[in-house]
Amino acid sequence: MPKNKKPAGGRAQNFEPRYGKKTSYQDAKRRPGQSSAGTAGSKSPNHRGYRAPEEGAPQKGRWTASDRAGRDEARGIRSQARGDRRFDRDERPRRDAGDDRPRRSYGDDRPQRSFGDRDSRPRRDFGDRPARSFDDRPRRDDRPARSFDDRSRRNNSGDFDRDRRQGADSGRERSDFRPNGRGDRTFGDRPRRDDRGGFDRPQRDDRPRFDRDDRPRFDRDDRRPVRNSSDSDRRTLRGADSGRSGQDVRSYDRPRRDFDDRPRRDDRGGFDRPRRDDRPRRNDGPSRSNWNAETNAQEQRVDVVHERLQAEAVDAATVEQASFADLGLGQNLVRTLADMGAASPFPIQAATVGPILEGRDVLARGRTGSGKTIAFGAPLVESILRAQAGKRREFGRSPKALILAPTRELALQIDRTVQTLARSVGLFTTQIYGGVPQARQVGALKKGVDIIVGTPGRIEDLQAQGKLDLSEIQIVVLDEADHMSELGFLEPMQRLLRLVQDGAQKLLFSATLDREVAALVDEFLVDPAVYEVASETQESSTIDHRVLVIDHRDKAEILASLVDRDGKTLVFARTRAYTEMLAEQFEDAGIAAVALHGDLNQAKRTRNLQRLTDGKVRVLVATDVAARGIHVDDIDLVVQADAPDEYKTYTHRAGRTGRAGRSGTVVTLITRQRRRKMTEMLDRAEIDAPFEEARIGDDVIEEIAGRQASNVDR
DNA sequence: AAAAAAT
Repeated sequence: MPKNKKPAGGRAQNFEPRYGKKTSYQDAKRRPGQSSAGTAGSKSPNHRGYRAPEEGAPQKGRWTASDRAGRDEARGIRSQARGDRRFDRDERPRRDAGDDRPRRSYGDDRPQRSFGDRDSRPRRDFGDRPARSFDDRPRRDDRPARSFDDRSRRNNSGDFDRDRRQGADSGRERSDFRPNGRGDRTFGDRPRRDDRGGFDRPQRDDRPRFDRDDRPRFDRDDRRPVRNSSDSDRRTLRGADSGRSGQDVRSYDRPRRDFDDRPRRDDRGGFDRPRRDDRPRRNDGPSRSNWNAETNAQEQRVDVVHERLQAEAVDAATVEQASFADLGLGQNLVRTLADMGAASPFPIQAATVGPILEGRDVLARGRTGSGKTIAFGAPLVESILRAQAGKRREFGRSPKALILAPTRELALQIDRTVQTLARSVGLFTTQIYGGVPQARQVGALKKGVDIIVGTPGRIEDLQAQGKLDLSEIQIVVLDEADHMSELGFLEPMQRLLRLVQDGAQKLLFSATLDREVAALVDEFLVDPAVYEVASETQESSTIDHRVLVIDHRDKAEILASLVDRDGKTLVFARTRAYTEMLAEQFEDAGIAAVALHGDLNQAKRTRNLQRLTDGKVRVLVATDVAARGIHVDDIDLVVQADAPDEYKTYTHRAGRTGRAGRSGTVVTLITRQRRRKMTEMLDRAEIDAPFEEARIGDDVIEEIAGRQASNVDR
């Protein structure tokens, strides 16, 4: 459609320039029945704000519980003229690049931006528009925080109806609002390839089971191991599984390596075994100061590559016979795990479950997609259960465990897994993260929950407000712990951990756990056991790494060509604006795509990710908000539109594909100037990837996209 | 640069 042709129907006029006009409600010339831009109008013919339904507008179906997922969006768009739209409409960077329409063409009734994106765009003077407050937050219903019932409802409601509606919604948000006349596109009609719900599906039928009597009782009335107590004291909680602990748990051992660099590739698979020192260490002062010494030295290096932690390499062969039950998990948990598809433990799980049940602090590194959530989630639930054995679950009880993640999406995802486990034994979880109203979260806390999953800011906030009591926390988990130790996260983490009683057990997990966590380990962990999954080599990986060396001017077209494919594709870009721009470009090329980044309101973030999970779109363009931890089934191509700067980022982004043994491809686009830097980064990530020159239309692009017959993934 | 609290 020509860009200057307005779509038929009433909407388009709303995009005419409105220079100098007042906001809609100040527009005296407006008459009943005529609505101004951005407002939905009343549905009642008698209302002065009545506005007839638009021709061709998608029929609005009846709300189902699941439809409410999009309700806040719809509200924001239709009834909040003050502006939730952000990128959906005029605020998308370069939305109208190439369009000769004046940029400031929408007049003062344009939605005002929210605080969050204030800095992401050039400033404009919005005149006397009413200051907006928090309208881009989901209204009234903080659905994502719904911990107890929302999944099942969402999954059970009419899928077809929702699909249609969401397709319609997206058309409204992303197309109908376009000033440049692409309003007729919807992409709900693209064939869905896969309707699988992803990771959390197995939970659907799960009902909490409250029959806990089948598990071993622990007569200890103390709720948790006391960390500063003697070992024997600590062991009293261990129960029947204590037998296996001795051989697998190694004391955390002061690193001996030079902090020259990480071990080289050919050095892997046992690089630390020879250096391991099995001395039990309780009061390891020297060790701790050494952490600091080395870390400080490390930080002075310009190119910060933190040393790998000295770890017990877990050999899959030695543990694969152990079942979850052998590891000490109760019958209900074992059954629930099996229902979730985890019939027998993955190596990282086999390694960590025992020590966690013992009450030890644990550092664990397991590569992306290796099952870390269950590795800490299952024993955490078991421990809390044991500690509460024989006690009533009181109304308003304080939470006993805290699981922290760097992004809200990850917190949500972790909760889906942990909640399933917890509920199977009658424990409750709740999500505490920002971007949604507090009310539901506070309400859940008032009722009493056992396990909190969330992000640092809101947790700290609620604690400061006195609405969250952290004093009874017995176990703290830091997922993506190295990331949580980075600048910007470290201090909140420290503040938070200081609120937790000293004796609480700490578990640090990440695929790239390195000495960057030293600051936290030194202050908060006692004698941690350190694990990694052995043979974590590229050879055993299922990910194919490629690098395309391209001309910058070809980039957009090559990207579009790469993502125009059947499989699910995750595209990483460095900035929020660029993700939006790319999503836009893909849409322009007829490829349904959505963006995910921190400048979207939480409802959109959640929904856009869900769309990829559902297969309603097959292309998601994201910032590094999606780099870590996010699990979407069947992403078989990761495209790095911008190469990462850090090798760890590379590792995590790449890890969005090739999960749980599936195969996947990671392709990174670079320009010639970037080759050297890229080589160095791949070296640090310990990845071999061929560099291939590519131009528009080259076979290599077709091949990576899977459009060639030779590609078996096709 | 992004992420993580709200206001």
